[in-house]
Amino acid sequence: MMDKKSPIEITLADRDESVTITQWVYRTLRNAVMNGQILPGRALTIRELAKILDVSPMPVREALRQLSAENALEIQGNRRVMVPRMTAMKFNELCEARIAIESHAAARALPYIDAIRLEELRALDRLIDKAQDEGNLEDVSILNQNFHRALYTANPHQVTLPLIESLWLQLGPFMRLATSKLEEHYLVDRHNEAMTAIEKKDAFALQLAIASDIREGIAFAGTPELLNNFIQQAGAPA
Amino acid sequence: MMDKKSPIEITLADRDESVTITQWVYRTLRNAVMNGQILPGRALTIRELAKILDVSPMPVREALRQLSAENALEIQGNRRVMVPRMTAMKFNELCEARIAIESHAAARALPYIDAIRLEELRALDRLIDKAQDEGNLEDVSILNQNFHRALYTANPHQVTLPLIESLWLQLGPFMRLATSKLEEHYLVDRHNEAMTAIEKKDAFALQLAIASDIREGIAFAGTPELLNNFIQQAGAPA
DNA sequence: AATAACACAATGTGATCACAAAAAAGATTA
DNA sequence: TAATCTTTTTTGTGATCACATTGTGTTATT
Repeated sequence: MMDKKSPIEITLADRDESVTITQWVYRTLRNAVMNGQILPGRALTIRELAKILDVSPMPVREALRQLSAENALEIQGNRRVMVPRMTAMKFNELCEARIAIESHAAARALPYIDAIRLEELRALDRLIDKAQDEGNLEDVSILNQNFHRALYTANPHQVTLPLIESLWLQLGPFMRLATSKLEEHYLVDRHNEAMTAIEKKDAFALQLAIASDIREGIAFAGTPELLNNFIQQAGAPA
Repeated sequence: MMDKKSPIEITLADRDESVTITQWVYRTLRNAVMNGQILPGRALTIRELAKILDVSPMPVREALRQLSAENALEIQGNRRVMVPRMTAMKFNELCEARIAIESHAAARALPYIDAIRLEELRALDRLIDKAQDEGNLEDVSILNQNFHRALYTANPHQVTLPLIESLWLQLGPFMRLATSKLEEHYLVDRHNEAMTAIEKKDAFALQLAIASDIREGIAFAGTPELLNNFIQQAGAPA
């Protein structure tokens, strides 16, 4: 026959003291999803995860529910939970949603960007360039998120970041697969365009820069060949 | 002194058989939030809600976590939970976010709207007009949501509805306060404009119609006077 | 009378248990 | 051998309990 169940290898998050176990489990599982450590379609059980993370089932239960509410996990009718499967169409929808929402968030944040924020963004941009030169794709990905987050949160009344993070989370596993091939491509630094637009307080140019940044960061991940490699991963047919 | 705690009056959702208690509690609390039955800033405790709903603390715990993840509730630093307070700026951000995301969702759904879907939308539109004439604002609000939902879900690969519902949930309590004054205003029927745009497959016109629909539905709720009446509701200063 | 110290009650977190439903495995039959 | 039925195991759900922490009301002190 075939092997029983594909094993799950989860890297444990730092166990910061004075943080609840539930929060730690949530962080750990969230990272595992974003890092693609859990195959889409693979059924997750509370007890199994509890054993892996060496905690009682209770914190796992809560973390799973939270992640499901954030669309990071999907509850099947059988009330079993798994990482949602991806399709080319859905991938495309997620990207377009990112562009629509994030360019909106950027434009809304623009009036609030002062000198201090601007320098913060510049510093992040430099770090990204550095990590890029060193070929440290892991850091590029994280720093890139930090750049976007720093931009949007400049708006103190901002309400879209949770929605954006939800989209990141859904794209996460598949972006990662894409970025592994990222170094092969010439990468236009759209962040410079964004910085210029910010300095000029040009909302429209900023939106274009953000849109391009998103599009190029994941364009080749959307190619049917690459996508289809990962769409039907965990063998179940339905 | 002052009264101890403001009592909570929650209308219980229909207890559909073969649905888990957690789901029922979730539905009940979700409705309570949208209907403004829970005052913003009012601290909620698991045990109190469990007693009101006559269930064990466990389902309440799970429902609260889910609602928090959907931004319907907010976890204070004390890890106590409450309906988030509203500010005029935040209200505005939520409206603008709705416009950006929903007009995007509408445009993305447009190509998928066939004759059957079109008729479904027309039927909903007629129901809304009818409820409007009868002054049944309760139904108008619900049917209006159904209209938007039916439009966006025409796209079978749609991914934004959960995000949109999150925004509805956050605006819910305050929209309701607004709609109570709605009959005083002349209401342009933007749904007709939307229907026309859909028939013509004119994405841009559709986006404009949706944007106008959202803006007018809540415009006067955003007036400082009306808003400030409800912003500092539950007396706590911080 | 205002404030600080204390004691008591209430709360979230996490663990454990019981149970019905669902999966998986095994046995049986065509 | 393939399909169907039966048995066994596993799983999510919900209830209850223990405990450390926080909130609250009371008393004592200046």
